[in-house]
Amino acid sequence: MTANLSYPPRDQSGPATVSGRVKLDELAAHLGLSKSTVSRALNGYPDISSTTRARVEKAARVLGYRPLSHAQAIRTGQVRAIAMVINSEEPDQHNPFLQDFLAGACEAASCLDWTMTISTATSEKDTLKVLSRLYEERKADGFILPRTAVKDARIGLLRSLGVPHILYGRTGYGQPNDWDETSWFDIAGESAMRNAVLRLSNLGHTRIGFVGSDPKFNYAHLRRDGYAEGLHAAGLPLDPDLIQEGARTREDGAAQGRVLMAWDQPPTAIVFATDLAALGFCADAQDQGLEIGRDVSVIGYDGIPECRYARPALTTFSVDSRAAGVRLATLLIRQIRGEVAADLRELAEATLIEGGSDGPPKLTSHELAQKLNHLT
Amino acid sequence: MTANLSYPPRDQSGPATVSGRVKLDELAAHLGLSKSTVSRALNGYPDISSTTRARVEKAARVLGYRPLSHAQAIRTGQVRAIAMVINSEEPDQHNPFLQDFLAGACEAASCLDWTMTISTATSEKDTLKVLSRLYEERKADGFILPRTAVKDARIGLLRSLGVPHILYGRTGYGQPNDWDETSWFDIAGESAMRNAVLRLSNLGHTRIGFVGSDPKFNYAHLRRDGYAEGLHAAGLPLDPDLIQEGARTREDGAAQGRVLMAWDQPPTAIVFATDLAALGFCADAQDQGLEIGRDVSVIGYDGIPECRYARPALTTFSVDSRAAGVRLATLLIRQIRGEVAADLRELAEATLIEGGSDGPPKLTSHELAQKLNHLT
DNA sequence: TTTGTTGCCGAAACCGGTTTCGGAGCAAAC
DNA sequence: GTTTGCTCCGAAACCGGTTTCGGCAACAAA
Repeated sequence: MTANLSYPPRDQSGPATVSGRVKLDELAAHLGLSKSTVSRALNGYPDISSTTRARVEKAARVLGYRPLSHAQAIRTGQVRAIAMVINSEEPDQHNPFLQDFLAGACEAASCLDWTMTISTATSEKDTLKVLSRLYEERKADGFILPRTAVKDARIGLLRSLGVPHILYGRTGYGQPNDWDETSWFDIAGESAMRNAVLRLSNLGHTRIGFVGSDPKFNYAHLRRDGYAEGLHAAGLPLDPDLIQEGARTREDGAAQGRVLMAWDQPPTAIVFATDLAALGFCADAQDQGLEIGRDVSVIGYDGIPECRYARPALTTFSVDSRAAGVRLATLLIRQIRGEVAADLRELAEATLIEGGSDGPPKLTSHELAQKLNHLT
Repeated sequence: MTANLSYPPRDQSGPATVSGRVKLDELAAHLGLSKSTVSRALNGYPDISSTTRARVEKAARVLGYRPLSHAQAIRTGQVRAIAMVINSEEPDQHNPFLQDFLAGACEAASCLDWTMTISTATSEKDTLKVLSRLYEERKADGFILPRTAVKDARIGLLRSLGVPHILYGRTGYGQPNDWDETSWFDIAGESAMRNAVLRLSNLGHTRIGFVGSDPKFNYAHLRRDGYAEGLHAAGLPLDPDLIQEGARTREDGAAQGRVLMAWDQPPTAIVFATDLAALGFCADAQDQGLEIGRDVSVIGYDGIPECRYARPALTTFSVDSRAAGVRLATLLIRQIRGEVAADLRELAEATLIEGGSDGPPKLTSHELAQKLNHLT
């Protein structure tokens, strides 16, 4: 590389100092105080008289003084930034949550004068590299880890590095409590699934199927368990034939729904762990000639916008991504500021949004099977 | 198994110093050189012998040395970060592009060892405040401005501050060239609209309508002009009755499409400036009993994923958001590094994705009007 | 041999903050 | 009157890099 041998391009815009910026020195000079006093006054040190402190704070406000975060960071070691790395390789990655989530997280961070950095990675391994790099260069003081897996390498990495982090979702399903020290925020998908089953049961359904998500994700297990709990609470038997797992895309949802519908006694209602899979099934079932909400009822989970625009609209349990962003950012910052990670945990509930995709069964399971035979 | 699941103990080492990090001092000591020499070697200064440079670079790699970006920033004034502020208040803000766009921008930034920071704002005014704050605290060295308006306050602000920025979209439609110094990247929506009209004309349509977007955005004008150009190229007259503007949501699209269809001589095809509006119209028209792609043809623009899942799939001009992210990040970084802003401009094309929403007209405009009368 | 050059590197200043440490000033206690 | 203790502030070190400047060799030209 010949480029290495030449000087890096210089900043042509004169001095490196930002034009209108007020520096700590200047603020101090303006006040007739030393910069150390001013700094301590602004940072809440107790050895500053309250009158001086008030004077400093006012002057800072008037002159519009803002410390450079990286200048502070060099001494404090903190850049007042949190980060999230998303894996853009995931098949179901085009989540419309992202914008809402970011809005929430950024807002919460802004309120505390923090910022949010985001990065993408192209694989699981790459995610680890990006996390390391961000932390080594200290672009962030802590991380939000979205889409937690049952066994999640990110957690191990960050923990061994001693880097603050918070999970969006829980982890370690079915494993001895080795996660006691981690903080997390999650939506109780299990209780939503449970309620979905109860709702369908109340409508008169007795054969209720379930199409779950990729078991590598922790939530997949929780939602499946919630489905099972719901059956139990409704006094219905659990038929393993009515359970499918691993659907992440619309196509998956359609395919796995078909499997369930192909049994001799097909379900008259199906609960899906994700909206995407549910929508895929609905479209496919309609193509086959089934009437969603009458021949077969469907309930989803996530609350993606498409649910509203499907016909019939999909009944789903909606996750407030914006609120999730707010909570996660807030909890993470509290952790970075010194609170104990294990104490920073929250579980929120999803909200039922009624569409037209579920209703009382028009046909018995047997009749439905006959209709399906007829259609093929 | 369980042993694998347990995590290494927390890093107990003192506060400020990162545990395993290698500092410039240490790297220099390890090499028996002064830290200034090592620094210059790594930064491509010419007064370092190539053998020394090679030795330093190798040692840095082996020891895993990474400079703290904020420590560099304090002297250089650059944090090697770019940022984007999105306005989460916008009604059509649910763009699924965001993830793709970020993936592209982050990837491009990562390659150059930069990072991408993102923030959200709640209004136009708030956007300006967030931009100022980010720059004052030097969380970023430059900005990507998405969704450019005809008159865009962000540009004025950043320009007056002397902050590097690049537009995603053009600006200043119909105004004297006041933007000659700005750099931008855009997709030629106008040529897509033009091609859409030509395509419909070739299919046999002679009355082709247009539903545009909010005129406050620059692209709205360009796309409308592209539509007009297409008519001209096809030798068709421009009928002002067939033009609507300001549709941003699905609901808007449905409403404004209805306006066009209510004329005595309704269009047999409509070009929409956005997919969202087009999808809204399609759903509404289908509810009325029209057959999309036969009674009325529809072409959209954006290439959002829903197009594929609509029935019929929407014919649309798809924007490669990922590529846009790559280019914008790359150009912005080049600008920050000293290249002239006005030289950093690129215009890309959208790609036609054929769906079933357009086809030869089954009915004449007159017949279509009669059918519509019949339906109501 | 002397006098530039040139190539290469080290010492030290510097960036803009934070934090430590010590000392001035004053009041209360002895 | 001295000592003690407390409040409040300034001087200076410090964080981890970058950049300036000067100097020492080695070599070429005079």
